[in-house]
Amino acid sequence: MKRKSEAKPRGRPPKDSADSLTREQIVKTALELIDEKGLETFSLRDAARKLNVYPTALYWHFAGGRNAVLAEVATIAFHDVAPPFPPQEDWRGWLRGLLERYRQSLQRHPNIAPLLGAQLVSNSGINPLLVEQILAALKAAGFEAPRIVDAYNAVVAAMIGYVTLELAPMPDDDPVDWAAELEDRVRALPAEDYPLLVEHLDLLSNKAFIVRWQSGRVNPLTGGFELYVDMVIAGLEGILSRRKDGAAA
Amino acid sequence: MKRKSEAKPRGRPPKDSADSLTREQIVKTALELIDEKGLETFSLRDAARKLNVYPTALYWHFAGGRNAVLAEVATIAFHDVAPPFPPQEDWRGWLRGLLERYRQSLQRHPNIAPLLGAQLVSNSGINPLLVEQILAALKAAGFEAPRIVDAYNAVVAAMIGYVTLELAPMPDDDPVDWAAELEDRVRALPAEDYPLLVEHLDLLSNKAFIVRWQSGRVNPLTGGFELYVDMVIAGLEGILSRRKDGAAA
DNA sequence: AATTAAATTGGACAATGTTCAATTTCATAA
DNA sequence: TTATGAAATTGAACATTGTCCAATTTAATT
Repeated sequence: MKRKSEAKPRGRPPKDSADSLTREQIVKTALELIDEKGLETFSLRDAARKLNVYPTALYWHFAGGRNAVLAEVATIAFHDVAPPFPPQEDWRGWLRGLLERYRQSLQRHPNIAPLLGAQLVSNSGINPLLVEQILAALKAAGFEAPRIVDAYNAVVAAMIGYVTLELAPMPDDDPVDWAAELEDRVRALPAEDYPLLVEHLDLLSNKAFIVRWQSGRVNPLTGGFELYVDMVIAGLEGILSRRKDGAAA
Repeated sequence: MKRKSEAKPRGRPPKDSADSLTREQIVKTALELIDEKGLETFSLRDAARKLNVYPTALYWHFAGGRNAVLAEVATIAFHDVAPPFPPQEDWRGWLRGLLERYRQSLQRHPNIAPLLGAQLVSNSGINPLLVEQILAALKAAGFEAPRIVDAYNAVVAAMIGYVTLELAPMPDDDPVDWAAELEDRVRALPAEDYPLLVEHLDLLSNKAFIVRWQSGRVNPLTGGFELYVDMVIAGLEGILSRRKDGAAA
């Protein structure tokens, strides 16, 4: 077996050398590692090993260290979710498409789900074009300042919320025991105290939040998502029409 | 200065000793530490120090280690969010109350936000009574099997989604530089490419997802939340009425 | 040609989560 | 009363990790 590179020289590598590192390479292999082994077990040192580089080399490209790398990882996974909102397009269709595309993007890299809503990344991670397009769609729908900001927040939360929950990871340790224990606990619930839960247990098991022991990668909660999207759009419509009538509640 | 306890004996502590450890104590001090210093910097060893106990002692009470402790931490923070749904009560009012209570609970312990939607905990962490009550409310609203499961998923996602995003933590490292840089980047956006964003910049800055550099603890996005709740309820109403008409969409 | 910046290796450190053995006290049963 | 096992802890040790800092080498600039 031959060594990969016998005692690399110490300083800056020659320009033509294949070892020259770029931010893109780092982010790419980081995402690959996260896709393979999950976010919790991802480490900078692993990424460095895979890149055949010392861990500290990464700090030159990402002064912020681990978090900075993760921030950019989250960014590249969503580079194509925000298509332009063309004037005269139906805002309902566009919004539905946005939510669906966002879900599809995350389904491609489900392990980064914990980075999104819940982490620092939610800000720096997403490009401002998305903001602009959402505002355009909401304006077309009939929202005006200052209320359009509230509607915008509701839409963004809706876009990120469901899928973050749906694709949340199971515990990495011993998922088998954990799942079995949780399933047992659910199946042991007394019908007197939880009549509806027990009545619909077959429908709920592994197909409903809280009542599940498999991730959404394995068991997508698609029906709920579709109703969720309908709910968002119908809800915005309701708010708009109510506004026109001038009613308060 | 006197030592806290000079060389504690090795084995099981005498029963009356104040050093006897309980699961509740562990979870309580863990939550306190998280409230003070945040989730990322929380460590089992810190908790053990605060409890004046060896780190390994915690493993006896929580075989699952760190994750198991965090799971229970998330549980106790939400012990009172699910009041019974009394028959004949208006489902709208109850649902609104649920979402608001959930938000208030999380506002009391905002640092655990990352544990909720995005982590393993979302399952084991919440008690089954919540499930039952949500189902009851949705049944009262008019949902039936199997569609009620989809509605349930939409409601749970709505309940957790917004606040998880709203209270997401800023980076722990150097929040000042990070915030300044992000703010500069936003203020530098050209009006030609981002007309609406720039037009509403004052309204959006630090009051809208993505376009902010302060956490929701400092800057609550309350207006958006209220519209969000309205949207959810109006959306469910819309779905129900559409269903009655038999229209498909 | 000299100087400065870019980009890396290499060493080191403090923390952390966790495993395992040793030890002591409590509860129970013979 | 005494023996036996379970309960509950101390104590040592290990592999990893993130990150800082110095040394070194090549590329770019003056």
